[in-house]
Amino acid sequence: MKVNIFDVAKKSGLSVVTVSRVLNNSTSVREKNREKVLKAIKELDYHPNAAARSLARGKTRIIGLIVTTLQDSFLDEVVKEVTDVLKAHGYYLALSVSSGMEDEEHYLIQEDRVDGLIILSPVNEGPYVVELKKRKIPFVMVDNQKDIPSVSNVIVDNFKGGYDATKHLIELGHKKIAHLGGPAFFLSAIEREKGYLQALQEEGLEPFAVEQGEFTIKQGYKIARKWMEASSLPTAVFAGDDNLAIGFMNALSEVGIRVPQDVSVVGYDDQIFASALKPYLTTVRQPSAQIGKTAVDILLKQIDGNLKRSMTVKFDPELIVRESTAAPKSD
Amino acid sequence: MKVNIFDVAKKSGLSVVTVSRVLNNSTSVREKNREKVLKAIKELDYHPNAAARSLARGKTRIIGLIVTTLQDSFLDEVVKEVTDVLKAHGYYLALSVSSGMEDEEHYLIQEDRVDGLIILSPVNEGPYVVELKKRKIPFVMVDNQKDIPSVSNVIVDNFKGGYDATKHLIELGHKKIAHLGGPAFFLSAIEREKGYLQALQEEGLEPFAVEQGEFTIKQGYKIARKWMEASSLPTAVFAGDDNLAIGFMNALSEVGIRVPQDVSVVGYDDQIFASALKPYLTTVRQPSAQIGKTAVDILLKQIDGNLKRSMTVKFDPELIVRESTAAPKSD
DNA sequence: TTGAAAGCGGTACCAA
DNA sequence: TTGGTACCGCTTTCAA
Repeated sequence: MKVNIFDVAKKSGLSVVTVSRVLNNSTSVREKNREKVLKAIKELDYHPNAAARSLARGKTRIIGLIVTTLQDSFLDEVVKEVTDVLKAHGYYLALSVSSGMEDEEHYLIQEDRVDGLIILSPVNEGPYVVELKKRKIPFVMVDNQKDIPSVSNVIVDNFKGGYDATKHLIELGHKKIAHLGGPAFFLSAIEREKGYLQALQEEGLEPFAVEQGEFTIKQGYKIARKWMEASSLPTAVFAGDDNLAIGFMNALSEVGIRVPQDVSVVGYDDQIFASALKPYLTTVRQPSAQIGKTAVDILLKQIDGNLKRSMTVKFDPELIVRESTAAPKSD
Repeated sequence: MKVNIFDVAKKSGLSVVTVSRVLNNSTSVREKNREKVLKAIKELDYHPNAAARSLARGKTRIIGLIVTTLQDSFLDEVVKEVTDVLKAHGYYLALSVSSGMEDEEHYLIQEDRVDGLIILSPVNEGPYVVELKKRKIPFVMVDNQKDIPSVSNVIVDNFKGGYDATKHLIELGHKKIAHLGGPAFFLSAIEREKGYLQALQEEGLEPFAVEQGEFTIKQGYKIARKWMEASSLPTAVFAGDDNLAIGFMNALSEVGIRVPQDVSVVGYDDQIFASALKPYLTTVRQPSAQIGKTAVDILLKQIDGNLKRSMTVKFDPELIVRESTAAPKSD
């Protein structure tokens, strides 16, 4: 049958307490005895019961991760990093892919299943904050929308990303620079656009055009078609998302308009395809690994009580220049 | 402080046993009393402790899901479906993104953390099978490689997928049909290729060319370049993966070769971009939702002991004809 | 239909 | 350094 700690104690000739100590790497165990215990554990193929440990300790060692979608290189990388760092700290990951707190009783936060929660790119974070605060469950948000002072979060400077991308186009000599923006309910989308506008303004340039819509390939395609039909293409485009960018380029290539010779394009996020599909996309990369690691660090600090107040960490994105941008044609 | 079942019992004037019964929807509770308990629960904002329940029941209600990557529409959809079905059955999901059983002590199967395991597209399933059998942890594999008789699995008929895709091209009138295959260690890749060969053979056609490599955009691109440089392009290509397909098309479009007018292309998997990037890709779709649901069903049956022996379910893929295939030019 | 009491498998305090 | 023992919070007999 199931072998438990008592079996190990008996087999090793020591008490359950000592076995427990060995299990938890307590230093106060005579080396000789530790070996005995370890031997018994191995021989019995004993594995401690997680539920019992959780119950006795009052902690689950599980961290919940709530994410809206996994179809995204950025989020995916963050998830991967979180997994790794958590594992290194002896924590486990429970994942939930869900768009919002539909039930206002998100299953991860029921029943004290988790010691803490990481929420990735929430769209509507209000309900989470309220509920989690009430339940006193430590949590940290990543790439969140509203800046709620009492909430820990890890964010990326989207304004800077938009600014740098636009600046790059300006420095190449472009004057007619358009922007493909994301949904207005994403703070990140708004910030990127602000960065774009600021960069233009500093040079006394007017926005050539600004569109708002979903962060999808189809949307990028649609806008390109629209502009081409109106015969009013910019010489450069800053897309708030790589999907928009490739959709846009896709439409251009259909009619033989070349990137970057005829139109320059900058994307955002450095999705996998950005460096796989020709022309390789100039884009803005967010430091996903660092973000994931930082989120975990903050969360674990909170759990261990080593963080008195909430804290916010902001990362800088990085412009990656590849093939989709060049100086405008001199005609 | 933490409110527990005793607090609820006291508040409602009933015993913990009755409270427990209400919690578990036992029928043998007087309606009047049930209401009293429910009221107390609400007023105290009581939430049962998961660890305690697990310990008492000997079950965690957690199902582990091991997946190699999430950067894939197919896997992603399966994961999503699994999540949903599991939730409907009152189970929770613990996710692990990992390529193999590096440690031979995969953390999900330590400490009886899970009641069962779903393993998606394992590359090297041997170690898993051995360890899980030893631990007597119920599990089901999805899209697995080897056909291990005693293991439950849910698979897709890759042979048929390859056959149908090729047949489609043949019916359009193509004679020079090439294949872009995946890594030889993927049984699925092998099967797709076999289907391709079979379809050709039935018509007395010779394979125009067969390439093997990674399922990546870059690989598709590379092969297209190679063939173009050798001036030996087929009129149609069956790619064993959508990434290969778009990489291939990407290379063609760079030099102005049109799809499907000059070359027809069929992909595999129906990734998101397949229906977003022009020309929309003709591809083979795997019924991800059904697969996920079936995997969960089988697993839960095993857990409940309603499945004496292992079982295998095989699904048919579906050819989705879009814009990337057409009759060859009649020259 | 209800409840007293005995686990479930560990951890942690306290004494030795 | 070691071990006895009281929990941790819930479920499950078994009687009533």
